Amino acid sequence: MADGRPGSGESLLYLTDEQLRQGIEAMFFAYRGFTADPDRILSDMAYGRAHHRAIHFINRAPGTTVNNLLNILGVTKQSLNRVLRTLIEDGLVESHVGTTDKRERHLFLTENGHALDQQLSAAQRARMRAAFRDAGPDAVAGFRTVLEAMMDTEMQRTYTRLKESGA
Amino acid sequence: MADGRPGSGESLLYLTDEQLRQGIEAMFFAYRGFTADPDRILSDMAYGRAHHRAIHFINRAPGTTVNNLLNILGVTKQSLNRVLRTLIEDGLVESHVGTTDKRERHLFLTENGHALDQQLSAAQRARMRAAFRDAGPDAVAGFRTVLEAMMDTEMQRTYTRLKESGA
DNA sequence: TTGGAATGTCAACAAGGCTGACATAAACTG
DNA sequence: CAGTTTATGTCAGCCTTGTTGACATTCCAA
Repeated sequence: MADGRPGSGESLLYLTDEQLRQGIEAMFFAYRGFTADPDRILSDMAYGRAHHRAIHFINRAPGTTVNNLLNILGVTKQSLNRVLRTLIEDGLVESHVGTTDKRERHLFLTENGHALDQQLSAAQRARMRAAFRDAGPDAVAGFRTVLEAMMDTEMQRTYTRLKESGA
Repeated sequence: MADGRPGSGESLLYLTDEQLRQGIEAMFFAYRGFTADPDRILSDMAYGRAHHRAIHFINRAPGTTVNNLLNILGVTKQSLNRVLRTLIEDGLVESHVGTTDKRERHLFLTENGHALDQQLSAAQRARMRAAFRDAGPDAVAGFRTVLEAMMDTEMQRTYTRLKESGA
């Protein structure tokens, strides 16, 4: 920490390239941990991380359209469609043609879908809870501040919208 | 925030499922931003994220063995080998037979390899620097504390070892 | 009413994970 | 020294999940 770089004000001390590289590596290793538990659960079924993401955000915003989900997930509609198709075939997700605009499909989790979401979410929340508890409230606030600042501005808006809708 | 759960001490307030879900979504969106800039650079070449990771850690621990890199990256040797082969063919990475143990291959970046690492790292560090600056030093400390607590214990050790070797 | 925009589906391909099997060389062990 | 273990590389084949291109349906506005 007190790395003896004279003349650099305290507000710059933590921005050395070495500190930034450590931040980069922390993101890499932490994301591995972050996805490890759901990945383990999913590998027992015929599903992958893409299915998890779809289920998560359909649960989060029930009735969302395919297009909206596309923007949230940041993949092509063809890629999402494949995942949705299997989830619908397997009875985890329901797709309802829009009432006002019949081009749109509104997505909902079925009972089974909710069950899987709960299973995956519980694993991920358990790890997050443990990390939050270890780190303490001040660290958690900082964690969220930095992550938010790291998002693309467009995603910041999406994130905030979801946050406010869920709160 | 003040979600009116009476009786829950302040130390538990931030651990509601909703708060945890927000943490999960923050990780998801932030990781997208985190990888976006290098991904853009790499897509112009014939390389992907896997090449970036290999280059990063070879630069970080020059002379590392294939096996060590395998442990850091958490992939199979077949998967890593495909990436390493192209990097060596393209003259970005050099592989030297070990002196004491001739079974081992020690990996180094060539001049071109360093150049690409610099390009990728600069983009990623720029985003990290901006996020750190926006968030402030206290938030940065919290960010790192939480990320470290989120890693698997094995990866915590790897992370710490790299951190200490680079500092 | 017709042409463009929005929405969603199908087909085919590529990157990068994975497993399994096997080869080679070097190191270690009894 | 013989046999085993370790480190690495390679081939073949599979899966998930990204991509682009082509196309059908629906809506809306000129």
